[in-house]
Amino acid sequence: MTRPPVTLDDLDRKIVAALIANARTSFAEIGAAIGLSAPAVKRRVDRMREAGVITGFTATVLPNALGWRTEAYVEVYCDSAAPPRRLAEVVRDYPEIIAAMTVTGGADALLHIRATDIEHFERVLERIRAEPFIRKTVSQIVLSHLIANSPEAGASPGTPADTQ
Amino acid sequence: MTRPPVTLDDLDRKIVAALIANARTSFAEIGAAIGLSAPAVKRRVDRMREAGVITGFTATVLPNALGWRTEAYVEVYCDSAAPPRRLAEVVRDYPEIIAAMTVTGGADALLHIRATDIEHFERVLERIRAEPFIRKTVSQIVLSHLIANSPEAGASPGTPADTQ
DNA sequence: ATTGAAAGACCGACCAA
DNA sequence: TTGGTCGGTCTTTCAAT
Repeated sequence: MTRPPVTLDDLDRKIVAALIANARTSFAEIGAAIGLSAPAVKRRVDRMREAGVITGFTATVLPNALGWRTEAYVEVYCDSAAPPRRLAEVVRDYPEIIAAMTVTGGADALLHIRATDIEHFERVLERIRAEPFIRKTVSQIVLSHLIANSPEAGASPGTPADTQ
Repeated sequence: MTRPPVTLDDLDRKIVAALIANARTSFAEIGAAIGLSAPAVKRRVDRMREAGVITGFTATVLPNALGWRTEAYVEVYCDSAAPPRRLAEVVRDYPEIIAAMTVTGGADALLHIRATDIEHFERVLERIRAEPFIRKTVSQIVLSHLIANSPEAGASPGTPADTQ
């Protein structure tokens, strides 16, 4: 999975910025903005996808609108014997966990979780706490977002119907 | 900014799922998959954008590849007099803050921050700590992600060149 | 929601610097 | 190697049904 070192020039960065702003912008339009032809833009995009710089194109949605009304960050404290590897396997089994990472500080890992409601969140949390090597969890439930169009405010695990 | 209540039917949810999976999927292809014509799909997408269910289409990139090599979550403790409103204004001035929310628990808010490196992060943190109503901060620096293709693993504040 | 037609986007092949 | 041009094909988009 390790890829060759990628060097992006200024044109590449402008193309990426344009696609982050609107992933459906046509290559011709991007090209017009930076002084390149549409096929030239496409070649650069293909190269960056190949290199793994661009990993995909997605729609951002309001999770609320899809029924994900509860969001939380959960600090996880593990038994000292448990390797991060083990945690990674567990975490993948929960569609409600939309991000998980190891962190500095007292906790071993931080989970970003979306659930349909508090009841759903409680069920997920209970399942997580029942995992053998997890010692304790500390939850911070999100009350409100302070940035409207943060990229990750639109992150959602799919549709509730798919995962419940 | 308050919008009319939106009701999504099953077709709408399938369209959204398809666009989350790949925002550049053609309407014709989505239509073929769910038994609708391309114009019918387009009108539903337009309606959902209008209603604010779909907020945009973006490219997901590896922040590392763009030079964002340091990521952290920072708990913020405020003076009890400071309203969340005030915090929202401040937070918008930092391009490095890619998400900010009020949370339950001891902290008043949680910030999700990306910086180019530790030095950059330290500068950002010092500026934040210098804000008048902030009493203390607790940082958790992200060591490694446990989920490969988490939607928000690709969230990045732009290009370092734009913001530094 | 579908059809049909015009405008536009995509994508490969080929050529020039 | 990187960009430009060209042509065939698919997609988008708007009207009318």
